[in-house]
Formats: sequence, structure tokens, C-alpha cells
Amino acid sequence: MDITDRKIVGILADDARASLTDIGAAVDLSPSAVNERIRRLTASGVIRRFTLDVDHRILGFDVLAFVWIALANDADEGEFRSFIASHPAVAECHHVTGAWSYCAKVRMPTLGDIEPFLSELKARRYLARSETVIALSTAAERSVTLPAPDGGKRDRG
Amino acid sequence: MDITDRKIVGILADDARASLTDIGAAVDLSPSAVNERIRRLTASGVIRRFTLDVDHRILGFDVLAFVWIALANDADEGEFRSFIASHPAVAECHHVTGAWSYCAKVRMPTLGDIEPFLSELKARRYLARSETVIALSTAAERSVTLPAPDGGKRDRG
DNA sequence: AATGAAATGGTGTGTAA
DNA sequence: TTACACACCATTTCATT
Repeated sequence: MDITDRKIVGILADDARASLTDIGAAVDLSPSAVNERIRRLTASGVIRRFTLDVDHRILGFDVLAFVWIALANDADEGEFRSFIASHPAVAECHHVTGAWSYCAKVRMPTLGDIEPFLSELKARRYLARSETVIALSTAAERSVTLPAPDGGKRDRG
Repeated sequence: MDITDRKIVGILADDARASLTDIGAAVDLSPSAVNERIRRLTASGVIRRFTLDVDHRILGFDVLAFVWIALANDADEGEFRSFIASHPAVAECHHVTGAWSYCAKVRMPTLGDIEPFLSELKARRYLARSETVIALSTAAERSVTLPAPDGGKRDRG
């Protein structure tokens, strides 16, 4: 995990289809050296997968919301986690500090789809309380966070 | 945007490096037909870009936090938005309903890096109040949200 | 809008340094 | 760990349906 690896991750985060030749030109390495580094970055788990950034609006998911969840006292937390992980509308769900147990980021076609989602959580007895916050617009969105060009941590992974 | 397009998006979301041949086999189309569909999906903006899913822990970003922001009365909202969009630690930032103005998802190397971030927001006079929630663990994470295999909206984009 | 064939160019492997 | 060369395969274009 040196500065060249981070540059490669940055280039691929911008365009995962960049050719080994182009990446090599950007980091002063031959295509095969770049390939070997990408192989190692993938094997070591730094790169989890090559994926897409899509426009969910066009796909019919007009609503983005954050649902704060307080788990019921008698809820099976492991069951809740696997339910939430396999729910198609859930983009993210994190166990968090503070007054709430979990924060789930969900995408729905319409506002009306949120209530059935909450109802299901309640029916399964996961939910004690919840609070839903709707995202009106997005000011920033980045799939990969990297250190600013100069500084940053080294020798990990 | 038919069911085949959605299947292609789903396959690419899982593995953006899947070959046209393999995708074609999965959706019963020739490689060149798949290629043309991907070109159209990209041109129409459904696919915004090909990117990576990375492990930020290994990259040295051990802390994931949600920062709730109430903008100061005299804050220049446009300025705030471009500041937050260009800040390297900010993974997402949404304008939200409810008691707060914005919700920012940030990644930091350590907990100690959060305070300087808040200080900078304050120094720039964007911040009235804020509340920071730390993510302890992640139960779900998906880059792309698609309708469940059967149903879903059609004829968009 | 899809197919199939042909050309291009990128990927991946082997060998050597 | 990288470079270089070569074999292979994927991508892309084009003519056709």
C-alpha cells in the first residue's frame, strides 16, 4: 500500500474501465506491473469489487431516506441484521452510537413505500421506535474516500 | 429500460468487469447487443460510471461517522455545498427534512480527525449546531439498489 | 435493435533481470 | 517486483436482417 497503489485506486475509482496502459502512463509503470498491483489490491481486500455508480432516480427509486431505528428489547439482533442486509431497499445499515441503535439508508420508488417497510420491521418485532429523515437533494457523493494528494496513512493492508 | 437492461445493470453492479460474452450468456443476447445496451445505459445516465467498492479500513479510514448539520442563519448555502462536495473526507452529504439542514457521511483516519472538521465548518461560519453519530459496525452495504427480481417500475430513462 | 464476422487492441502469462 | 514479448481473448465496428 504505497502512494502508487493509492493513485491506482483513485484512477480506478474514477473509471474502473481504465486500461492498464493508461493507468501505467499515469503512474509511470508498465501495464503488467499495474496489473500485478491491481491483482494484489484485490487479493488483499483493498478493492472489494468492481461496481457501478448508477442514477437511482432514472431506475425509478425517487426517494432516498435515512431511517433511525431503536431495536426492541426482545429483538434478535442477529436476525435483524440479516433481514436488513438482505432487504432490497436497504443501501446501507450501520450500528451507531447515540440514542438510536441503527441507521439505515434506504431507497424507495415513492414516499408511500416507506410505511410498509417500517410496518414489516414492526411486525417482525425488531422495532421499538424509529425516525425517518428524507433526503431532499444531494450535495456530495463519492464512492471512494482517499487521503488528500500529499499526506495520509501508509503500510496498511 | 426494460428487464434486460436491469439485469445487465445488476450483473455489472456485482462485477463491472464481467465480459460482454458472459453477460450475453446470462441475458440471452450477443456480445455486441450487450455492448450497445451498456453504451445506451451510459449515454442515458443510468450508469454514471464504473467504479470500485473499497475497504476503507485497510486504506486507513477507520472511522465512519454521520454529521448532522444545522446551517447558520447567515451561511451561504451554495458556498457550503461546494465546500462540502470538495472536502476529501465527505463521502455523502444530503439536504434533509427534519430538525437538521444536512446529513454528511464522513470517513476519517481517527476519531480525533472529526473535531478539526467541525472546527473548519464553524470557522467558515456555516455551522450553527451539529451532532455527530459514529458508526460502530456495518450490517448492510450495497452500491446499487434494484427492484426485486419480479416487480418494479418500467419505462424510465 | 440484434446478429455475426472481422479487425483492433487490451489482457495476462512466461521469462528474464 | 518490474519489464518485455507473445498468445489469446475481449471489445468494437460494420454490413446485414
